[in-house]
Amino acid sequence: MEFRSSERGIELFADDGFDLKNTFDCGQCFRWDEQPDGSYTGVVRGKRLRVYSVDNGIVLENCSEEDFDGIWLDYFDLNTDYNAIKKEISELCPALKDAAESISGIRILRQEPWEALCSFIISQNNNIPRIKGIVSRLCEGFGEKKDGCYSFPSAETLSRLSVEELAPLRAGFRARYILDAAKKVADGEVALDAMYELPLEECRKELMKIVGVGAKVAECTLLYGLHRLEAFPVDVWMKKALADSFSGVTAEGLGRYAGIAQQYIFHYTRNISE
DNA sequence: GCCCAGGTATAAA
DNA sequence: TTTATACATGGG
Repeated sequence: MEFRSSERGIELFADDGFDLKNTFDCGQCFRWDEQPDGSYTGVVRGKRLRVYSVDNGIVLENCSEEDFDGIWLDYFDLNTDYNAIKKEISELCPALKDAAESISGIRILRQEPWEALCSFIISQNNNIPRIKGIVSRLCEGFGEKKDGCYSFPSAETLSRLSVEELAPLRAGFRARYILDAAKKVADGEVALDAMYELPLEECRKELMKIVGVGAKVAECTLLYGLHRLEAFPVDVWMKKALADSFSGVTAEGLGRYAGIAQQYIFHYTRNISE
């Protein structure tokens, strides 16, 4: 990935692809919004950014080199070669090659572990517009305001609240799950930062100590919050897809990039069935 | 109004 | 161990 500073901000020339829509609207994150002009704005670690496509790349508007080095280079995972990953997955079988083509330019963002965990707890039995609404109210209600935007509230902050205090979120039955997660993360019973290195099976066991965290939320947390690209979130949809169009494909067979293959498969099967 | 949302806890078979 | 239901809320 090449990039350079300009009067517009930081410009990216992604030879391995960076499609804003496929990346921000694929269901991996909930704090990026498409604007009427096609650009996207989002908040990461308390910093707001607007990004938009140009003919030969992506512009991170008014982005300083300091913020780029400190946040965005890492967050957008710009040092990972997604072409190489796509190629590796495509070589596993022809169906996966087709699937990989169906959502070009998707990148797996390096979200913060706690934000991802909390967001995917909220996501259960829920739809994306409503998830985004709840996350937004969570940040505005309990995050810290800085430079006109709200950070995602820490586990420590949320751990001191009650379900009554979370009522304005309208998160429904998930409110007590959020609090249980906040308490267990804040007091160290569930150590998220250790999970960058821990074997996946141990991570799952730890995460599922939290009430409201099952196999799916645990796997999403590992893939999207800890960038464990081998994590493979399997749900009913995915089981059906694997049975129908990808017979013979298993999580084990997908190897170290199973999570990315899963994204390809999910979107491919959605597109052909709708 | 009705169906459903990239689930999970809980109570039965 | 596997299978059914309730769960809060609101988008389409």
